[in-house]
Amino acid sequence: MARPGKRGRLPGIVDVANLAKVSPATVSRYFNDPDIVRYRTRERIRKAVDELGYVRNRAMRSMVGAATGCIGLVIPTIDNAIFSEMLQAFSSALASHGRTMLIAAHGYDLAREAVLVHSLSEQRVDALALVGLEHRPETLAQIERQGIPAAMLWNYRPEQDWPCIGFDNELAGRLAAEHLLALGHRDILFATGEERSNDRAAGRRIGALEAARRAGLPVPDRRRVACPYDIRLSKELIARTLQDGGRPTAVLAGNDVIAQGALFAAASLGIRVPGDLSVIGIGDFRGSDAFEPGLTTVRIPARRIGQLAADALVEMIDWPEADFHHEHCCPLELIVRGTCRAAGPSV
Amino acid sequence: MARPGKRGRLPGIVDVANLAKVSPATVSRYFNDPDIVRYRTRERIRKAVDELGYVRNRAMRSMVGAATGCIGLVIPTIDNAIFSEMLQAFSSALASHGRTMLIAAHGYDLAREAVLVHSLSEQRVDALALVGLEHRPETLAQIERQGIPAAMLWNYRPEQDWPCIGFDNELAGRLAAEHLLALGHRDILFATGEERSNDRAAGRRIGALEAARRAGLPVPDRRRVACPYDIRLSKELIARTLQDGGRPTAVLAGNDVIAQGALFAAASLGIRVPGDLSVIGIGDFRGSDAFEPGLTTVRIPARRIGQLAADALVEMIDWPEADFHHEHCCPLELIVRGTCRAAGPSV
DNA sequence: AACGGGCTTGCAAATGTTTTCATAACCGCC
DNA sequence: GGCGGTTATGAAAACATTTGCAAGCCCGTT
Repeated sequence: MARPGKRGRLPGIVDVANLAKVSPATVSRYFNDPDIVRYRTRERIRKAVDELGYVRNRAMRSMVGAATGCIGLVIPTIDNAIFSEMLQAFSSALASHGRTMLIAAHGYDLAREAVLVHSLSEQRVDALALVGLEHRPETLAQIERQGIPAAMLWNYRPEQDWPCIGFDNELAGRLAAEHLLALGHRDILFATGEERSNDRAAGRRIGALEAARRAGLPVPDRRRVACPYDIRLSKELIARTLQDGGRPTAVLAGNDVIAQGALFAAASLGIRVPGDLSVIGIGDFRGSDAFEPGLTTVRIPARRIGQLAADALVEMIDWPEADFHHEHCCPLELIVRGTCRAAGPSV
Repeated sequence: MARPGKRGRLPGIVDVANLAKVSPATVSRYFNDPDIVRYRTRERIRKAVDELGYVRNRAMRSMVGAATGCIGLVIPTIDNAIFSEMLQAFSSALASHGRTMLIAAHGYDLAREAVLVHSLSEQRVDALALVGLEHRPETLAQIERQGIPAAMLWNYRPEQDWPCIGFDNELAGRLAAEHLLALGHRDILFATGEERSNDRAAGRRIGALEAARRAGLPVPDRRRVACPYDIRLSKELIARTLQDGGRPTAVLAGNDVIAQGALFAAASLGIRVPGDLSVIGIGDFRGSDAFEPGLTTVRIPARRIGQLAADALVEMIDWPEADFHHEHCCPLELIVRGTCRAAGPSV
């Protein structure tokens, strides 16, 4: 097994300069603003770079106050469909701006989030994106103190202290609930996400229950379940709930993963969807449209959020003086597919 | 909207040193090897760091040849269940070693992979992990020239020039095929992945077809489909195939995403699984066990690969002189759930 | 009391890049 | 050919950290 060469002395900018018979300053300019160096010189430098296999050291730039070209993203989890579309969009938008993405997952633990933010600070990321609006004070203090441009993603609330790009989670919950209510459902199981270190899940639950309240629908405790964001666990939890005491006519799931769990739970119990049970999700994750029948859900514009966030952060880096108002409340959309139908008249 | 403070002059190690009345050298030691500085001094430094909110600049360390604490991971895609478990395991193993993960996705495009590797080189990552064994020569040359410790993930083949941690994709294909053959299936649809810039998919197809050949089973062209790694697209493609010309008795899917597409395709056509059609996947992605019936599949030890890879790379960084033989061929396991049954006698 | 050795600490050099300022080259025009 | 004005380049300072070397200190030993 060939072992990659021990990291010896890598060629530096001055080696290139010597070989090309120019000063290091010119080589630096060649990389950062090629147009200001004469064509002939450029060619000489290009050849020298080629010959030495020089790759410039971006980390070093942070020394002189320049940017590292690295943007940090702190998310609850990677291991899930939830953020993957946003992640991908964020990453490719960043790449198109010539930046790379430093990513860290805290597993729905805000204490760990603080540690990760500190760690990313040490790497001198040019900007930082966090998920959600709820964070430890030390996390926020850290960011402010370091003066790192930052944005909060995924959740949106007006009058926030920070730039935020996301959507209204309460509205998402409300939209889902109103759809079921409009179809005449009066016995709904609210299977929302666990709310520890997760203000998004809380918002959706509040929105959904609020809609129920306004419709004059009481929601007893046994019609509320907090589900983990995991298909199998949600399936088991919901299956158990569906078997106990009178079956609800609909399930409002806090996100599509839970909704998919509900769908499989129903299938495992021989309950037909949407015949015997309606199911609505939130998210419209990749693949939700492929289910049979297709999952009715509230679409979260995940790709758009990722793209907007990347653009916003790059803007904040490139024009630190400008005072943009980076607040985007992305519109939600009810996607009606096949998992919901009107409640039977006699229910 | 409060704007994060413009990045002013951040406190440096010398500011801390001055405040703590020690030399910068001691502050450096305090961070890198706390044990060698006296308790009293340590306390003084701790207080100074606290007061100034100093966070050390890891990027700067690469200057003096020290490590940046950053490890790069280059994968085909994030936007998918395929790598997410590996990613998560890799990320948390790295975090437990005090490193962070720089991640970049190339969208199944080896030319772009080369660009990304160069870009990560510029960030002076301490090590690099790539997916697959097939890469552009310039990608490999770049890595070798820079002397970056690197490992190839996901695919395993013996006698590789590079450390590799993965599994035998041909074996995966063979295992899946042999399971179907053992159940008596003679008319199998091979729905494997697209093979552009993807040696894993190719390996699985070869393994599966090889098993068929050895069993004396001819596989006509119309029983081979190359599917994208996307549930909906796979579903449509397979649905179309199932409707054309005599229906096969089984589908061998190149990965679980395709298998899930096949399941939904069957459902949409009213074909019962496993009654009328058997389906087997490869991967055992998160959620595959929740399907109704549960997806029979070949389990890829994704978490284990991520964990092993992280450990291996950290080892290679910390003991550059040692000559480890980092080659792990992780075992595969056939997971029998509910989507396969013996072919009817008259088929 | 002098000595010796181990533990801490400071000094100063070295690291690779960007940037400011100054200088040198160049161009077209008179 | 000299000249103003632009354009291209070089010299050197600055940046934040690590590290080899040497000095200082403390404590026990002779």
